[in-house]
Amino acid sequence: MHELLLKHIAMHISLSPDEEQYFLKAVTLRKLRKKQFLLQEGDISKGTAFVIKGLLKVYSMDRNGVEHIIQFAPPGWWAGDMKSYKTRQPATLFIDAIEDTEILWIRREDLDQLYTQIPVLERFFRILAENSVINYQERLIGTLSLPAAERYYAFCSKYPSLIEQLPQKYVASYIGVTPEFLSKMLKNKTA
Amino acid sequence: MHELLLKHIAMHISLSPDEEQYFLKAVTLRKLRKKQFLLQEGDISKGTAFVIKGLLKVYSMDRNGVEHIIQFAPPGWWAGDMKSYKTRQPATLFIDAIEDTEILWIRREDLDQLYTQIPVLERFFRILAENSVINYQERLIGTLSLPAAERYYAFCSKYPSLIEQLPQKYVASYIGVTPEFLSKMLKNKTA
DNA sequence: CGTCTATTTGAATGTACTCAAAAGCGGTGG
DNA sequence: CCACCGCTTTTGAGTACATTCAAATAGACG
Repeated sequence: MHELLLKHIAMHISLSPDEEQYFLKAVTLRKLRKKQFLLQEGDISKGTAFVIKGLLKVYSMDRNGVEHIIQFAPPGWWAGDMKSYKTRQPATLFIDAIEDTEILWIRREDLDQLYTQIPVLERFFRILAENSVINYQERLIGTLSLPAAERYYAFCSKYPSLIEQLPQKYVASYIGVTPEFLSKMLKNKTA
Repeated sequence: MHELLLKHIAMHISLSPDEEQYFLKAVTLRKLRKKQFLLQEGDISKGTAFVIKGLLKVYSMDRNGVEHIIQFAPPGWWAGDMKSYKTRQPATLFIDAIEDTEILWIRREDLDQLYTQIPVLERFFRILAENSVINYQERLIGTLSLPAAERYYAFCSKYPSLIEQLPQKYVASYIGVTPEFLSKMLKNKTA
C-alpha cells in the first residue's frame, strides 16, 4: 500500500529500511469519495497528501464562482495548499476528489519532527519544491506567451493519460479558457 | 558586502560563525553592467545569483521575439534558471541587468558540496523553493482569474518600490499585457 | 427511463492585440 | 548648454481571440 510512496522517495534520496519504516509511521491512509473535499477555502491546512489511487484537483474560486484549477494530483503526486500549510493561515484553495481517491496524509507537526530525525528528508522536499517551481514557471510562460490552442496541445503531450481520464471542462479550467471555447476550438481543429 | 546574504539566511535558519564563513567562501562577487546578460537562452546555467545591488530581470522570449518577464530580482532576491541549473540542459530563460548590478554567485558544484557539509542549508533552500512555489501559484491564479487592471494593482501593492524604479513596459510584460495596452489602461483609470 | 451534468452551438460582446505614427524624455557629444 | 539620437510612452483605428448568455443536444448514472 505504501510502496508507491517509498518508490517515489527512492527516486530522489536513499533511506535505510529503518528510516523508511519510521517515515511510514507518520503517514496515515485516508479515503475520499468522489466530490469529497480534502480542503476548503477558509480551512487551515494541517498536512500534505500523497495520492496513491484516484485523482484530486487543486483549485481556486474567483468572485464569480468560477473554478481555476492549478493542479491535478493523480497517483504519485502530492497535493496541498502550501501557503496555508506554511503560514497556518486560512486556505485560499480548494482540494477535492474527481473520483474515489486514496491518499497518504502527513501532518505538519509530524513532518517537522521528521526533518530533524531524518535530515535527508529536507533534501527530498527541497528537490520536490524545486521541481514544482520549474513546473509553475513553465506553465506561467505558457499562459503569457501561447494561445489557447497551443496550451491545450502542450497539456496533451505533457499529461496524455489525464486527457483521457478528465472531463473536458476541467482541462479547460486548467489551461485557462471557458468550456464553451475549448469545445469550439477542438471542433475547428478537427474539421 | 556579504551582510545582506547572511541576514537573509538568518531569517530562515541559524548558522554558526564558522559555517557562515565557510559558506561565504563558496560565493564570489560579480558585477554586471546595465543590459549585460547573466544568462542567455542556450547557455547551461552553472550557478545561482543572489542580488546585493541593482536589479535583474528573468524572462523568456517567444517566437515573435517578445519578452515575457517571469521575475524581477532586486537586492535580497535570488535569480537563476532552475531548470537548466538542475538538469544541466541549455537554458530557456534569459537573465540580464536592468541597471548596474552586483551579485553573489554560487556554482552548482560548490552548493552541492555545501549541502553535505552544512546539511541545514538543505532546509534553507527548501524553504526558499517552497516560498517560490507559493508565489508562482498566486501569480498563476492571477493570470487565470483577474483582468489586466487588477493584476496591475496587485503588482503595485505587492512591489511598491519596483513600480517607481521600473520602465512601464517591463511591468506590462510581467503582468502579461502589451505596453500599449497598459498605457491606455492607466490613462482611463486616472481620468 | 428520467434526471443531472457535460458538451455543443450560436449570436452578441468585450478585452486585449497589432500596426503605425506621433509625442515625450533622457543622455551624450559637439 | 543646446541639439540630436535612441528609447519609451502615448494615441488611434482596425482586428482577433476569447467570453457571456441562452438554448439545444448528448452522455452517464441510478
